[in-house]
Amino acid sequence: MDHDPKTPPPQSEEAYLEGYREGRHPRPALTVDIVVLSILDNELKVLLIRRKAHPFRGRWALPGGFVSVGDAYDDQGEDLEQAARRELAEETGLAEGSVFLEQLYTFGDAYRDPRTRIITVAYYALVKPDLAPQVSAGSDAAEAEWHAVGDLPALELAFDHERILQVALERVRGKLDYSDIAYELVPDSFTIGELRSVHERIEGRKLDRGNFRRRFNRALEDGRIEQTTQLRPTSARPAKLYRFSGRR
Amino acid sequence: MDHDPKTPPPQSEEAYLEGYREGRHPRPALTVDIVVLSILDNELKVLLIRRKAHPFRGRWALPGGFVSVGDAYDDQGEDLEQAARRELAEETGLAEGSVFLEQLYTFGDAYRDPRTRIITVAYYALVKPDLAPQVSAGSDAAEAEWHAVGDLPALELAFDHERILQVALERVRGKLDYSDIAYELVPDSFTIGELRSVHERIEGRKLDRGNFRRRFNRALEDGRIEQTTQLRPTSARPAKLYRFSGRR
DNA sequence: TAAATAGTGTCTATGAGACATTATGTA
DNA sequence: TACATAATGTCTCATAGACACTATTTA
Repeated sequence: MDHDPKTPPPQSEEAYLEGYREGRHPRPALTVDIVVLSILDNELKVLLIRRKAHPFRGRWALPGGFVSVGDAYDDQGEDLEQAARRELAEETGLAEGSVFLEQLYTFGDAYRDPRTRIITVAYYALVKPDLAPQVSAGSDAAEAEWHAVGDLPALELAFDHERILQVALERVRGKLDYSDIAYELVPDSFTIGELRSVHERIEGRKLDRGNFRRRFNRALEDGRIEQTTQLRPTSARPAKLYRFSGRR
Repeated sequence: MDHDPKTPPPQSEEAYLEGYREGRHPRPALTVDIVVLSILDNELKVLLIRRKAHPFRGRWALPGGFVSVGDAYDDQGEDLEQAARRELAEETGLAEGSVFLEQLYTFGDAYRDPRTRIITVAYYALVKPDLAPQVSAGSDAAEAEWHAVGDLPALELAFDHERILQVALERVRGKLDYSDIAYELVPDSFTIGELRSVHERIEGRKLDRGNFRRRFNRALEDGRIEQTTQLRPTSARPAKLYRFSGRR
């Protein structure tokens, strides 16, 4: 259907826009929440923030915040993804361009927030492990910490954030095989073993070295990955380093 | 981050909720829009409604409408999916339970609506072809029509609805192979040829009869499909009728 | 030299694609 | 009988899983 109020429309679109005034319908509050994932200490972790205010004061929650929404027809505020990137930067200290970000799902059931109707558009972000340690409590001095996703049920997250996290994990697991998101969780140059380890942490099972290498080699032949001239020292035979070339 | 206003929180959560009043942040309007798909005349079609009001008056648009959002903390209105099902019923006359419905994506860029900031949570619906002809203009007597998706670019849909439709088509195409959505576009009992035709219309290419049958037989062996005792007459040799058994 | 990890090769099962053939109804 | 569509079978190729084996470095 249309999105118009019930008043009969005036002659021209310009006149109508001119005369348009909001307020006939109650409006929901709008937030973005972000499932920020990385791999630290060889574990899949999610960034959580301890709430300083009611409701759920003291509980862990996903980073997020209100979307800046303009009142006027000539100032409508920021785009949704822009809001997500801004919150991410504010609360993690990560530069805006350095992180993979994608819309996940929108959670908007009535009473998901006890205060008022709040719609949250959830995003998920993947942070390369070499950037993750830099994450600092943001400008509002919130307490931010990485938590292993396995430990989560015990934490009893605020709101429906546990559910949001589960949806994010399903999404990431589902996209692992047919997309390039694994490269977002590995440094700019990486070994086959490191990439395999990322897959293993996300899928939650051991993967065969040979079979993984075979798939990797196909990506190499397709030009999606390039070999560098460098090696990564290990406890034994050093491993070749590769780089994601981005073509697809 | 948290979703709280900047006032310092009072002692208890109860007192805080009591004292909570909205209005510090401007809020966006919230709608749901629905990409209603079916297969009619052997073509993939989408249900469109002609707008009676500005903006985009006279243009074709996706069915949809405002989400009922309560003002009070003890009346927060209807769930998002509930709103989508309500709109679908109002504008198509289809019974609420009879249609597959799933959230698609949320479109909320600034200025996507010229009047004011409107966030739309898009859903897509799949209507079995035997129900599709019943679709009537809804209670608001809107002009509703099925359009072949191939004809769409010429129609110049209102708002960003063309984009929403494209995202829906990508989603449906992507889920065709690994999910059961194809069964939502076929009558309760169907022939292999009819199911294959659904795949062909969505993928936009001819599929090999033998290869399709092989996949179909696997679903039969798994018990996801059952054979009925009936036959569907055709212009030649009649075809066996099958039924989706729903297990997965 | 032992241990550890990198890197390679092989066998098998499964499924997709292309295509040929048979079966059974209608006109 | 001609024809159309249903239904089945066959060959090849690509890929996944399981697993054995070789190579190269460190301690």
